[in-house]
Amino acid sequence: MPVSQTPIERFEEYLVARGLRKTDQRRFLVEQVFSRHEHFDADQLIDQLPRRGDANYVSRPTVYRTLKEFVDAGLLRRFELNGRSVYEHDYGYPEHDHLYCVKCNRLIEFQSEEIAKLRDEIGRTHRFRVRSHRLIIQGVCQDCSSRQSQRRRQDRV
Amino acid sequence: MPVSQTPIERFEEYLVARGLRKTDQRRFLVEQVFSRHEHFDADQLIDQLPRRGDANYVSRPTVYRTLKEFVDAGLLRRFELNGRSVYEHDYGYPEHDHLYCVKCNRLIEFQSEEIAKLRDEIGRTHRFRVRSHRLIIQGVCQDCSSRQSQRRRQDRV
DNA sequence: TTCTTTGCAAATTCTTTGCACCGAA
DNA sequence: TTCGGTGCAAAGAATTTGCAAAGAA
Repeated sequence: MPVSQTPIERFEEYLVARGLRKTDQRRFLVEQVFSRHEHFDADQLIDQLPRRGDANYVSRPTVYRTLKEFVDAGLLRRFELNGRSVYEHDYGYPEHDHLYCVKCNRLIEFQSEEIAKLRDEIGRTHRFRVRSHRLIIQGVCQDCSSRQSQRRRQDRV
Repeated sequence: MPVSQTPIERFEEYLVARGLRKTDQRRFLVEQVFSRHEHFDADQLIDQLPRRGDANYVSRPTVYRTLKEFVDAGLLRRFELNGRSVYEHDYGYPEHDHLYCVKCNRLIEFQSEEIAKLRDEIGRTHRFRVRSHRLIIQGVCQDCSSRQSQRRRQDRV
């Protein structure tokens, strides 16, 4: 029982446990997905991959299929934003929620223990077996706020 | 300044304010949407409307266009669940959040003042101008839980 | 009259599927 | 050898758009 597995190791374990196969595409995609820590959607991931004809090319359907497996394996978490699926690291990454700026579309992470507490309490009063939650706070981030008020000042001149 | 407007009145005000027109389709759709208080998606709404050829028929594109206007006018709130847009009453309806049962797909509403407080506090510490939030707690509802444990008991026999 | 709105058909966007061939175990 | 996996092309689901005709102001 390893103390701390890399995402790659954890994924291989998942594959073995299910009798699935370790393929070049799966290996390559775990590497890519965990090479940087950012939210991404399928298209953004594909843009960062080699093109058709190049080495390590992975087809679009395989990307979708593999993303699903990553979620299954507990490596990624998926949520929806503006009608598309967005993925973020789950494995080995602390629980957190997001501020979403409606001006610049940026997702800002934050952590709050209170939320999990509150969530569990709510679950208890509703006799609901809580598995997880998803909180997105919409609004305007600091950068966009100051840019806005700056423009307002200019307009007044 | 009316003390309490119906959704219909409020929508007409919105239309006039924007120089838009009061059409039969818009009138009919407000009525339909506010005739019952439930979450719904575009397809569910369309299923409840008259078919092509019948009186009061509204085409699919018009339904989509009008739903967007309802959101704009503050009558409805939209969120995404399993890749599709879900709408719920906003106007005249208290702020609330949802428990989502992953077994039966049911959405259960609940209210909690704590959440708004916590949300605003988080906004303050991040210098983020909070506009709204969306919290969905995923898990298993009471009905599905008891059904499950019942089955487990039966299986053991 | 003027300019918005509607319905139709078609296009788009994102994602999934069928299938023949490839390849891991 | 045996299945599962992959890429391709095509299908699907949800939503949007172009456009000509209809309709509100």
